[in-house]
Amino acid sequence: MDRQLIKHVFGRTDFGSAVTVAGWVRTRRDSKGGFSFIDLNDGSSFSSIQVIAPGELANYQSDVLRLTIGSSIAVTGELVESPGEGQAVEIRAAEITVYGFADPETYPLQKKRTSLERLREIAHLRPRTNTIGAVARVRNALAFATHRFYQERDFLYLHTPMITTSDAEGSGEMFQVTTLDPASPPRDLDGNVDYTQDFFGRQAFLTVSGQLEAEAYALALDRVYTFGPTFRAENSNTRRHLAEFWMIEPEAAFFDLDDNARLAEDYLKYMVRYLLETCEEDIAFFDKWIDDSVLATLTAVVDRPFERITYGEAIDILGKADAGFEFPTTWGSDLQSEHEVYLAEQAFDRPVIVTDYPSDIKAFYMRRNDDGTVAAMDVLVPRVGELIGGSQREERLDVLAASIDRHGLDADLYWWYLDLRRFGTAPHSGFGLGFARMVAFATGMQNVRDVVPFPRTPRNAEF
RNA sequence: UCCGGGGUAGCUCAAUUGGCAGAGCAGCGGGCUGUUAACCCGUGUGUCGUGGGUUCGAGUCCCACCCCCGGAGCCA
Repeated sequence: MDRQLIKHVFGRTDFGSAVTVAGWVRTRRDSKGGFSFIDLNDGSSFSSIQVIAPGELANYQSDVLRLTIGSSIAVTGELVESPGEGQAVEIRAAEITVYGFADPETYPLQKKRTSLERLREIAHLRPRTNTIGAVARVRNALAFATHRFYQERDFLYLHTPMITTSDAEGSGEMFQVTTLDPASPPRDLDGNVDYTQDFFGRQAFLTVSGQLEAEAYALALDRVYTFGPTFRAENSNTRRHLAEFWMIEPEAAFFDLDDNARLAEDYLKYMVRYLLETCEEDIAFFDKWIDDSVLATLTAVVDRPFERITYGEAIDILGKADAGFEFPTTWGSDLQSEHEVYLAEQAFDRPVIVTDYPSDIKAFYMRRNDDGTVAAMDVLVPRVGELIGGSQREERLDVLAASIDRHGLDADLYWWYLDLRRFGTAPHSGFGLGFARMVAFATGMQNVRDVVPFPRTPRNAEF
């Protein structure tokens, strides 16, 4: 079939020429003049194209008048300038082929607005809605911009493993990976499960981060980034958490914290700029129907420099704020959600990079500063809170070993990680960006469950 | 996991002190119209989340559980 995507038809002005499109019916409106209007969408653009189905079509009575929302058809006809308002072009059909009807009695989507909660229950059909379709296009644009950004800066795309045998990669519960029979696993003499008989000869899990492996490659290939799934078995029931989510983790040799922060800012600006250039119609939709501050927020990301403060300065600001915080804002306590939101929305109203946290509240691998803080950085954005977490890594063998010890971790498990400092160590930095949170930030969608095609959360893995 | 709010027609919701379970939308039938989430008339729809209990009588009151949503924590 010599078919065109609908988004390409919109750009045509060669009225009178032949055109073929295919997609799913959004609405059908019948005219007493003996013809019908069909709004057809194939997901290639936010807008549907209007098809005029003349009553003279051979299957007008038998097929066209039975078309309802969700039906799939192909249309061949003539491109015409639309005499009606609301669209510049339309298609006067000469032939309409029906691939599948969608029984309106049972098809869950109707012309009326459906709640996002309801759409989660029909995740296989929700990409046919305006909102979720737009989310999918934005998500795609952000993913593409991510690769383009890092490739342009000579970062090498690295595939880190999804299965790990380290049960101490970071905080958080991990999903176990096993081929043992859960009903009757082999036991050792003490009665414990004998994982030496498991597939990997030891206990294995789904990864919570590709960072440690990325560091190994950064200390050989200079600049790398990962872009893949990670898993957390936490029983988190919030609009910001998923059990399975994609993360982008750049890692760069000879980058200090300042280089790292600059990379993060450049990356976010690059993504947003690309989005505004390529998804104008989708963003306009989000701004109108989902969150009327989205466009202004995104524009500000591109136009204004990010605020950069230290943890100590953040504590000062929060301490002076008259915001009735529930949690204390004393030095040494971690920033709570309410604090992050205050900083990004009230205090600065733009992305804020907070650096140099107390070592006690941060991960073992972060580089220790002389004053007892670590070279960590979090990027906080309005509405979403923490979007990026990163640090300069501890490259000094003795300091790292001491940190592992102080965090109560088993140094033997990190033998290869320590090797990276034992042989040709170098300063390096990196960060992780939660992709779902980025999509939520970019669209104004409140819940990450609505920006991931088939979200996995506690008790939910239907599709 | 903790706190709070919910679960009633396909969808979104209502139902007074416990007293015949309703409306809008969608669907279907008809009318009207180069229409734009079209409009007008007519029309059907129930495991009231599940299981117990109180009562002459429970959507409504009590107990337990399940699920969903929001907030918190954990974090990206």
